[in-house]
Amino acid sequence: MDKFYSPYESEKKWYKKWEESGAFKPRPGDGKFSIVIPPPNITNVLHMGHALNIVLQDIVTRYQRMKGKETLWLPGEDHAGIATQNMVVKQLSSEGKTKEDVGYDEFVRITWEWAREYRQKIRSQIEAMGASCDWSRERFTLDEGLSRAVRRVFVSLYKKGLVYKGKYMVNWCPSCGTVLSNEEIEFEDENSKLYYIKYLIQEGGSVVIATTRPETMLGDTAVAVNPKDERYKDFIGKHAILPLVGRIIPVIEDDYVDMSFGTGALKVTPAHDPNDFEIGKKHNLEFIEVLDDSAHIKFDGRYNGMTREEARKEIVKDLEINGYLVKIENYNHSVGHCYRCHTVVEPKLSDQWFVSMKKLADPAIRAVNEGKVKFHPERWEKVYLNWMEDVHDWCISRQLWWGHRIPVWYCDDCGHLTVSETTPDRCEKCGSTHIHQDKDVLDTWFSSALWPFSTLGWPERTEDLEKFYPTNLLVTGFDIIFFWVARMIVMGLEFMNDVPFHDVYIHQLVRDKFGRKMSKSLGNGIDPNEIISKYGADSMRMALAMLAAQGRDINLDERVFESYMHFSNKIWNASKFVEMNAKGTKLSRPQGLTMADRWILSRSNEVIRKVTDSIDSYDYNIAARETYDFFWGDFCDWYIELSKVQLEDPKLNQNTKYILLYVLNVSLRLLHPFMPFISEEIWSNFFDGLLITSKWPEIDEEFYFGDDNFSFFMETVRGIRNVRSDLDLPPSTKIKIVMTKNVWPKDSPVEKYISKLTNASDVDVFRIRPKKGMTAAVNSEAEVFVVMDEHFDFNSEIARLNAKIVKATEEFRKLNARLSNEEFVKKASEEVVQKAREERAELEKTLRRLDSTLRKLKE
RNA sequence: GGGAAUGUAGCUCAGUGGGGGAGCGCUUGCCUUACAAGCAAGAGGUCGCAGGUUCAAUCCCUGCCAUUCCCA
Repeated sequence: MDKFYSPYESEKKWYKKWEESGAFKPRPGDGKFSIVIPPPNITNVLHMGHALNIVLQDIVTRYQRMKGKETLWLPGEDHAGIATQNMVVKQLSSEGKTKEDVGYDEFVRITWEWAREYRQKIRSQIEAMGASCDWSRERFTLDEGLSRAVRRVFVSLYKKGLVYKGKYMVNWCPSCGTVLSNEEIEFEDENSKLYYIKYLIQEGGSVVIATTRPETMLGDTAVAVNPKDERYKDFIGKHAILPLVGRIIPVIEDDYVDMSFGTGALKVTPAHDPNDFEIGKKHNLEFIEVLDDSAHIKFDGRYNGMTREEARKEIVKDLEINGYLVKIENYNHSVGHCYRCHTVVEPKLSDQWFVSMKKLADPAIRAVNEGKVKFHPERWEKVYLNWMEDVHDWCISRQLWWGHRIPVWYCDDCGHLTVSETTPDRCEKCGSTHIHQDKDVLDTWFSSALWPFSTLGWPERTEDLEKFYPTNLLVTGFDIIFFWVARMIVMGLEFMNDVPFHDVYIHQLVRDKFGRKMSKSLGNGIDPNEIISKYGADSMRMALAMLAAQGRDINLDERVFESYMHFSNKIWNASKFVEMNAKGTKLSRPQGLTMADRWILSRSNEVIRKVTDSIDSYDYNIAARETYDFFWGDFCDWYIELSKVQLEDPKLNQNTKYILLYVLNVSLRLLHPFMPFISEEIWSNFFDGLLITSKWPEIDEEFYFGDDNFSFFMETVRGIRNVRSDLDLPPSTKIKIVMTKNVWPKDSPVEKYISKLTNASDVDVFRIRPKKGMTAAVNSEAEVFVVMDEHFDFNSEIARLNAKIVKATEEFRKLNARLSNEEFVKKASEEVVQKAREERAELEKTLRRLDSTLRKLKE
């Protein structure tokens, strides 16, 4: 083995070998495990949030594979309609072109090129992270098969009446030039103004209305007041004269009007506000559109062609000049923005396609209530149910060029709609060949919703579909529970008659170290590519796994990656030690184990159990930490050091080699899901076959041993080191150790262990306390001293003893107080009481020893 | 307005109804033949505030304060 581990070479080599060996492909086993990747958008390269998502999936996938399951992790990418179109438009605009300049066909061609490029980039990133997904099954949401699935679903829902077309108030993004679903709107509080405007009443008098959007008054077709409102009672049924326009509009009454808001009188603009839309329908008002698709005023007169913002300014000015403006107040309210381009969304009356959700939601609610789909952490279940129980119809058409074209053909002759899976050449009703397809495409999430079964071959009944649907687990972020998770459950139940996955693990958002969202504009993002080339993929994976505690976001500080690079180095060097001392030894199971052997083997068992349980319960951080602590804290810090003693002893040499190899073997297998590259690299130096397809370690019942007082052994070593440190004895100075009794198993070279770990020249057992001894450790049975000659410091030893006595007395006092409390003895569990009694007895004996030591010292 | 999460060492974060932890940083001493990307010792915390439940609360409950997020 080389002096240092080089991640770069190792990672490239092993990823290739794994793939070539077919390890990523499902292989018949004991049960199956399947998982589909949340397909990354092809808009950009992957960020740290993706890395976390992929790493967690790979940990489970590798673990299940090693457990012997027939394992499939299916990778792929999402065409991301609006987002990708925006990127390509931006690219064109940098060349001074618009999408209209290049035309539909050319634009789509360019976008396919973009898709190819980014899919490749994304794939190589996923590979660099070590993801063990089956690339032979890679899918893209615009693939032919997936497009067929989209058409099948659309047609089927249409025939059931669950997809319909209608003119409703929708969310329009004037910048993207498309309609959006409710979920694609982000609301933000904004400091705005509330304008009070006087509307004269034809029959006499006036009414003052309050509005945040004076520019929409051009489209007003009524003034509404609450019927209970005494202030306006007399005006109901009369007519207002719309300022600046002169239109005569009725004053109507409606319960909807909030009497406490503004003046209690409301201007009604049915074509430009969702609430006014409802009022307009109810009262049969006129719908006058005064804004075009790019949010410019479309109204004869001087405002025509102005932007929303310009028009507002001008109209307010004109109102003021003409004496209609009563006052302006500061007002804070939330305003909807496009989640892709952040432009203020415009409510707009438009003819669009919708999915009727209520009926589809019922089984999706039941599935979660009945536990067929479980969320981890559980609280996300409530978020899901709240949304699903109050679900609104889903607007699925988008005015984009990039995406699945809506499979609807309009007949130019009879007006009939032909809705078909296959592209028709004539109208199904009148047979006319003068038909044209709907220009719009479907919401990207419409195709994503089918991902768990469309990727497995649906609508064909493929072998993969039979075998791997429903999938076992979905790993994703909370931000797409509505967009994606909920809709997959709906579609899975509707078309597969079964949930798409049984468990949903919701992981955290990766933020910067100050807890801010990582974003390009802040420049606080951490690029996975950079981290991997700097620290290695394994370090990144281990760091993310350690931070992946359930239920909270990750505030990521780049420095953490360094820690796990150090850990990689530690693993490498410990393995090198094993290689130098134990490689190639073929041995039978050991007989006659020492205290150190028994301890590390018991610990191995414990760690195997804990890591296994933790991964099973999605506690990746615990699993990672257990593995880390065991390898570094137990194996390296203690066992390897003790093995140096044992290797020198011909009688123990063979066993020690066996155990070094055994523990390394177990450790590598435990480490593999977290740090696949380095574990595989080291494995190849010691063992046959690929680690990726090796068995997950199992507990060896023969390797459970009783307690050998090992913790007191550790305490003793630390105590001796303390004495050294306290008295400034350099590590090179040999010291002498005396203990009043050897409380450790006689079959183990404990004296040698101690002298090795503390650099002592002699370790002896005498019944009596040495005259010049510094107390290192005391328990109920024995004392351990560092024997001093000229360095003996009487005062320091008194102080040391006193400190120990104070501490032990304090603990004794606490335990005693607790045990003297009848309530405690009566009500606390027997186990707790018993433990307290034992501890008190131990402490009592220990205290007696300390006292006697102190007395003798003072003699 | 409704809901959720978080508050623990200087920083980033684990954790538990019964003796408060890690990594990094800091101080001190060591190139002890696996590792200085290391080893050893150490300093550092009224576990947000106030109540309640309990024999026992950092942990469970309530309220408050602060931070963050989701929904309307």
